[in-house]
Amino acid sequence: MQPKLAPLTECPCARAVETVGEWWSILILRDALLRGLTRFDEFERSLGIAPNMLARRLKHLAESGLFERRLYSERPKRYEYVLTEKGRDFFPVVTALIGYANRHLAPEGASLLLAERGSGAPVIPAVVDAATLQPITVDNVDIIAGPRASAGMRERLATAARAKAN
Amino acid sequence: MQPKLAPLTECPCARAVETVGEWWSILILRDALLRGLTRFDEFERSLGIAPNMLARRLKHLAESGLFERRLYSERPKRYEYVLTEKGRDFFPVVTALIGYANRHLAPEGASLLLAERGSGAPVIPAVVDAATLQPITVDNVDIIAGPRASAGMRERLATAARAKAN
DNA sequence: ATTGTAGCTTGCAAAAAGATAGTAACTTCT
DNA sequence: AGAAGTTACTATCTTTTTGCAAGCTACAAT
Repeated sequence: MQPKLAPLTECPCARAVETVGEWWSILILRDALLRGLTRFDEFERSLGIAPNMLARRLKHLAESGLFERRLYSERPKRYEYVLTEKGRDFFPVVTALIGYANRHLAPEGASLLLAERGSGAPVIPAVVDAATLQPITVDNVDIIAGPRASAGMRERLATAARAKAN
Repeated sequence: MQPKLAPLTECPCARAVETVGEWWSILILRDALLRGLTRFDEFERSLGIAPNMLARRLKHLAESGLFERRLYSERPKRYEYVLTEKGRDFFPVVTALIGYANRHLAPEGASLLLAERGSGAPVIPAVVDAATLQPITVDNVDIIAGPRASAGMRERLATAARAKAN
């Protein structure tokens, strides 16, 4: 996973992929977010992941600021991994992914659903514009350069707009 | 990337990760969705990816039904990769990811934004419940077993609910 | 006839992932 | 007191995946 091209790392999508874009990271976050896991051995058992892999991923996620490595026992020294605000804010992405998978990747029916806390009413995730609450689809939304876009990025976005228009 | 544990592949999240959960797949989809790319060499140049990698990923994504490999020239035989409905529906996930990255991974400011087609009004992606249009957060949504959940899955979800409650 | 274009495939080295075993520092059970 | 966990890892080794460079096929254009 090398961010070779400069414009690649400039794209927010590529940045996200750098931080959480691998198999285990997303699955670890899923367990932390959805099941409230915090301990090394909880993740280990839940995922069936090799301990060296888990150690590496947790370290990376902690360094990226999604988990806080917190001492919960002085003697013996024991650490747990608690989601930060940045980590908890990843929840919507996970639910969007679950929504997608339930729609397209579960032909035999869903085995996991979302429900409103309290009422238990079913929740179907939808990605909308925060202002208008209109669903976001490939046909009604364009990408544009942000304030910090480089010249190269602006150039590529210009050609992108032309391509999408037809 | 092996789906070792059975309960792992039962989780929609794990399934999604199996299909699109790697570096290049998401970046390829990003370019197809956001910039409208379809040709092998367009992806190659845009991503700086090695051709064997690109061939493998495109093949996998085509087999997974996100792209259709379409002949666009008989002599010489030339193929392009066109997003299917299943592929285009991945767009919301990508925008959710972009939203997350712009919030947390771009301290110096965003270089890529979303805009409404036509009006050009800025679009901020939010993941909400399709019915109530309330934002989905880790604090107001639980996971519950779906109709097709296995016994093991139900068991794990039961302990999950308890863990999250505190 | 040579160059160029598009879409790959092959071979090989390097990097990453994964299984297994082991360690450190305790606590608890007998 | 000794043996057997528990928790959170690290170390070592094997397997798998990745990525680069090069080549290749089938054609079009010059």
